[in-house]
Amino acid sequence: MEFRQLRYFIAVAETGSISAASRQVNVAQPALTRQVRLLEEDLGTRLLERHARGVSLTVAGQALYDEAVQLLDTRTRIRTRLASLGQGLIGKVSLGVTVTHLWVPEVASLLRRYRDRYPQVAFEVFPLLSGPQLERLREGSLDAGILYLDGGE
Amino acid sequence: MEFRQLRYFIAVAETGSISAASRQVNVAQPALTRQVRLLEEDLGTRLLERHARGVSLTVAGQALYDEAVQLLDTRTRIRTRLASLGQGLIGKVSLGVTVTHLWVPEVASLLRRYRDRYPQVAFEVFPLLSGPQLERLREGSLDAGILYLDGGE
DNA sequence: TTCTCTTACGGGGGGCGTAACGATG
DNA sequence: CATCGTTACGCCCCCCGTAAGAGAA
Repeated sequence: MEFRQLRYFIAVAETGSISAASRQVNVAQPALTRQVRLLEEDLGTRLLERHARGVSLTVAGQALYDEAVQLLDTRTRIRTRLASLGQGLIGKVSLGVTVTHLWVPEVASLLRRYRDRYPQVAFEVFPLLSGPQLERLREGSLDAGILYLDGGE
Repeated sequence: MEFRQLRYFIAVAETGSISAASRQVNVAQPALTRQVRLLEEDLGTRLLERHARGVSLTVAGQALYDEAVQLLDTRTRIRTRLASLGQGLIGKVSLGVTVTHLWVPEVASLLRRYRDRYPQVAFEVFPLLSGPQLERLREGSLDAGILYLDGGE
């Protein structure tokens, strides 16, 4: 069972015809015949009833159609979500800030501007001393920190 | 995004290493490097951070991992469901029966035995005269019928 | 005869494996 | 130097398109 086969099968199910489906998905008609057959062999189940005029779905075919539509929808949903995540438009940032810096106006306005620009990014701000921040940055539980650094770090 | 790529990626995510994953899925290690790279290009997102010792997931990678597990689970669920459906172990049967035949003991016991044998098959029994049954059998809204037939049918 | 699905066959893209390379602790 | 990920390259499978075949209205 491959996404491509499901896409073809959905077209066949919705048009009630392998020929019509082949035009819809821009693939030669024998290719669809073959992929549907392979899908049936893979699932061990007849999915279509072939008539002289087009095809109709078996019970199993109807069930697969419903599932396949959901499956492809899920795939596009994942795509869009990952695209946003990858661009940093959504996500989560864990930020350490020393207590003293929390009250610095520049820091507060920086956070505010970031929130305005990327409203889908969740912020977790941890008030922490510089030492613990460094430790958590190293172990990855913080993404960034505003803190005092010794010269050597 | 293909099922195969998701399967590979899940193995990589769970082992934290492309090499280890390649042994787990019985595929040469460069093939996994390539498929993961193709998956990243396809989604337009970095999924892994490569270190000298293995790999770790980016935020997008973690998100994809969760979704991918569900997606593959869904696929196997569909497989098993369709397998049962294809064997007639579950499904629905629409049956027409003439009112007179409903009271024939043989008919009642036939239905009872069928129900016992295939408890997952839902029955819809329609009390119908022979004429309407024939009509609905032809249009497909009935799967079978118990009725009187003229000689020519 | 026409519309449909199926079968046959040859070409091409892509996935995989082997081998060589690069980087890091 | 051992281990891991990447790059290079050739083979082969499989998907596709074209062409021909079969069956039903």
